[in-house]
Amino acid sequence: MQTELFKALSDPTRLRCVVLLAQHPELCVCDLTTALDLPQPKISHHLGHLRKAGLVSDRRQGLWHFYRLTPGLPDWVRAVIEQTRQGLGGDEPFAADRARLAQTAGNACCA
Amino acid sequence: MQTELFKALSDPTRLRCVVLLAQHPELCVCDLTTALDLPQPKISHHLGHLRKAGLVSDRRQGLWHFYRLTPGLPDWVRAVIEQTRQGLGGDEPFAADRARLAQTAGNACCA
DNA sequence: CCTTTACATCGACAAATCTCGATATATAAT
DNA sequence: ATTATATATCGAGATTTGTCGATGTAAAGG
Repeated sequence: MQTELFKALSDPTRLRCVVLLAQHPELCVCDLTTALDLPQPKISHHLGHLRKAGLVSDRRQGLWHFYRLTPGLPDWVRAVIEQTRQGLGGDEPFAADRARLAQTAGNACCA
Repeated sequence: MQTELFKALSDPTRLRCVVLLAQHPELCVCDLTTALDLPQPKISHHLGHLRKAGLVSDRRQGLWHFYRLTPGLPDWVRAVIEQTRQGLGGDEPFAADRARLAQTAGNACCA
């Protein structure tokens, strides 16, 4: 179904994850958990959804699972994500997410 | 909620309507009903959803209700819709929708 | 081996969503 | 008035979706 992308972006938690991942090469689950300030199982659940939709890919290194936007996504999908980031990135809760992420960047869990 | 746009686009019927409306100034409900080849109450229901989301506006003239993409949508929303149309317009069922619409254009109900 | 840390998954429940058939409304024509 | 056309809405039922708490897994360290 061609609505997979929009279903994936239609949940606030998933949209916030995607917007953050659009401006960072990769992030681990604990990064996202602290950035969005949400319970870890909730983040994991939605990352699983994004993974099944093919929007994100994960790389496991030691104790951490790093997620990134899947390389090789169709151009139009990348464009939609990028337009969304530009359109919404300045609003809440996206700005606060970015701020929280910056506070703990290279800090708490992930070197 | 900023996920309204994506919720609106996350149903196949609504996405097909929006893609058609992105390439026509306006269409009436019967145009969309024949183009998508779906029952009229279903089309109306989803147009109502799109209207409540602010994505489309309607104009009533006599017996017909013409729908169009709401003028003055934020640029990024327009961009997302346009990228989607370009990315998916060639695939099914969007191509067949366009073909059916062309067959009955200026024909059956709407002069 | 035991513990801790990071993450995933499961089960249950609530809520939202989609679909369908039937019916209501409103305009136009006879 | 009556009828026909175009569209909207309603009510019910089925499916999907999101959330939460608890538990499971897997790697790293003492």
